Order: sequence, then structure tokens, then C-alpha cells
Amino acid sequence: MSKREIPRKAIYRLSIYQRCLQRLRENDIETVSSTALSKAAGVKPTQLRKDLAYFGQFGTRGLGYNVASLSDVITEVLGRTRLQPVILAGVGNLGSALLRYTGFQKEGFEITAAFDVDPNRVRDRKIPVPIHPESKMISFVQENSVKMAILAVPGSSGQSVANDMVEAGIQAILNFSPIVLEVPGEVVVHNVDLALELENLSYFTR
Amino acid sequence: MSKREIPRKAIYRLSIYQRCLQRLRENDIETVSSTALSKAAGVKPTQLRKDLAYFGQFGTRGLGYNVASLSDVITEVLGRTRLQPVILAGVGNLGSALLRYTGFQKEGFEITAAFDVDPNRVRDRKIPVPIHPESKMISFVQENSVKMAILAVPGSSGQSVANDMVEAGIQAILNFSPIVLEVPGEVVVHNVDLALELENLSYFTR
DNA sequence: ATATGTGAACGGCTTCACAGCC
DNA sequence: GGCTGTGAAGCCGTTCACATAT
Repeated sequence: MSKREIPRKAIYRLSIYQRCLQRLRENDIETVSSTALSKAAGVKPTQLRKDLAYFGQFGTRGLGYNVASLSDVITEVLGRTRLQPVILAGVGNLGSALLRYTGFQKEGFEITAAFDVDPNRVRDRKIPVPIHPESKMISFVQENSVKMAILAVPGSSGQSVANDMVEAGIQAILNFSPIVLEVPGEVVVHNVDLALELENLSYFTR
Repeated sequence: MSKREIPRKAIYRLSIYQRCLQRLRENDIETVSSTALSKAAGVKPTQLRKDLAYFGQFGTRGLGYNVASLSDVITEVLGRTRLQPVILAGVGNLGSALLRYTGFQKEGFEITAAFDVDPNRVRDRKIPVPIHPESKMISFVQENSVKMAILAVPGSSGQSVANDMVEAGIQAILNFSPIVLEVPGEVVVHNVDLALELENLSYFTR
């Protein structure tokens, strides 16, 4: 069963399930049914079971799922068993906030280095990560075998920085720049476009 | 043709088209074909035409679309003709960055007020928006008929703040809290879960 | 009795093919 | 010839119904 034939949305939901399972684990709950877990995750029970079925059978009929072992399975599937290093390019407003954001560490990621055209630009709060000049990015990525990157530069330089990332060997980019990135097919890009999300939401207000 | 039968994804893409059109406008380009515009937006030409077809016929066969008038049509459809006021709850790392983020103004939104449990908390840079105590949120929303809100509080207080938003009359929430919000069906929630996005991306690195 | 696993039906979005118009 | 508009076909993900296991 190849990776490519599993729906992206299913993969995304695995992360949601994972988070719910962690909360159950903290509360020392050992077993959970697809109905209960799916409700916590905001999806339908059948969908949860279908999602898990892409990877195997992990439940016990009549009983449900073992919280700990299901969590381990998902961790394994998502490839987060060992911490993935991540770099960030563009230490402006948003980039700074992302560097200080504690949610990443909590989920097992560490932003190991940041890059900016002006590493010495005045920034207010202490940022817990070294900021290097952008020209050092390619060599850093190669020397440390970094596979994931966060792109938080202005739209005007987004494509060129992304090109550098690809050249250096980055395989997945979380893109906050408000542009459509062109990258080779083997590089995965997820776009988080804040202004677009707002604009889109406004459609749903009467 | 009711709003509900138009795919959400199509609405989302309208925002992308809009942004591309603005760039064309700035460059004084008067006409654009579906092929050219769709390429800039990262979609297929047929999809662009289908998306527009939900709302009417705006092109000229053999020629293409008038950039200015198509842009106006999309603006009208998205309901962004007049500036939509937006409030933000939770002025922490991420909330502060969002308040300073210039991308929103550029797309025609203004965050008119921010709310936090501790409005006097030490924050580094000058934030260009008044920060009120969270207890004032409901009355502010009602008095100013605010319809959109950004939720950037920690997960632990996310649901209760969302409840206040709903009670006050907020119709659309852009949710940055890492939780599944429960809201009435008529309230639209879009989730932006940064840690989840990273975790999800890691699946695509070999 | 209760809950999972899954083939089949369903629904919705995307793509195709081509008719219609400039 | 070039490009839009659109019914039809295709595809993919979700939901259903129920067989299966404890």
C-alpha cells in the first residue's frame, strides 16, 4: 500500500486523532471507541475507522482501541518517532512569533535555525533560536540534512528563497508567503495564507 | 442560485484569483485569459471557468476577461466591498504578530480591537490596536456589529472565549487555538493549526 | 450486546469534450 | 483561430449497511 494512494485529508486527521489520544493518555484512559474518539476529533466514527484502515487493523471488536498502542501506531505512521529538525526563513513579525510559539515543541518539533536577509534587524523579544544570514541557509540545510522548512518571508522574495530551499534538499515547505510557489513535484508545499483565510471567511457572514 | 450550493473550495479560490487580478491591475494589464490567470493561481483553466460560472458569465469568448471588471465581480461576491471589521482575542505571541501583520490591511481588513485576559501584560513592540480586557468583548461586538473574529487564545480557554463570541453575535471565526471548537451550525469556523500543519508535513518527508 | 472492519452506494468536486461566440 | 461556457464523464473521499469478532 503506497503512500500516494492515501488521502491527504486522512493523514491530516491522523494528527488530530493523535492529539486527542494524548489527552486521553494524560488522563490515564486506556481504551477508547471510535465513536468517542471521533467525537473529540470532530469527525464521524466511520471516517475515523476508514482512516485507520489505510494502515491496518488496530482495534478490538466489541471493545475499541487501546489508547497507548493506537497513539504509537499513528506516531509511527506520521514519521515523528524521532524529532524532525525544521528551519525557518524570514524573521519578521510572523516569523518571530512562530519562533517563540511553544506549540511546535509540544508536538515534537524543533526549529533549529532561522534565516533572514538582515539577521541583525532590531527585534523586541529574545528569540530562542540563532538567526543567520540567508546566504548561509543552503549550506546549513545540507550539512544538517534538514528536510522541513517554514517560509515566512514577504511575497516578493518567496519564490527565490523557496528555490534555495529546494536546491538545498528541503522536501516539505510550510508556506506563509502570500504567493503560489512553483516547486518540483517531489517537494510538498502546504500553504497557510492568513489574509486569504480572512477574506474567505467574510463570504460566510451575511 | 443559493450560497450553500457553491463549493467552499471554489469560494476560497476566488480569493486567490482576486489577488492575482490585483497584481495584473497594478501592471496596467486590461485583459487576461483563463489559461493565464489560472496558471498564476496554480489551478487548471477549466476549474477557473467553472468557479466563475457559479456566479455568472463575465468573459468574452475569443478574448478573455477584463481584469478590472472581473476583480470587481469577485469583490462583490466575497462581500468585501466595504471593509469588514474584525476583532482578535488572545494577544500572546501569535496574536501580537497577527495584530502587526500588514497583510490583512492590504487585503482590506482591519482588526479594530483586541481582547486579552491581561491587557496590560508586557508586550515588546508597539501594537497598533487598543487592547481591552476580555470581559469587554461581548459588549464591544454587539455595539459595533462585528461579525468576524480571530481566536488566538491558548487551547485551554479557546472554547469558553468562542462561546462568548457566539453569544455576542460573531458569525465567522478564524481559529488558531489547537482545539476542535463546538459552535452552532450557523457560525462558520476555519481552523489554522500550526503545529498540526507541521506534523502533517512531516509525513511527506522520506 | 457492543464495536470494529469493509465492500458498496453516494455525493460532490474536478476534468473532459465540445458547443457557442468573438 | 482563440477562448469562454457548460453538460457529461470521471474521480475521489465520505457515508452507509452489514458482516465479523469479542
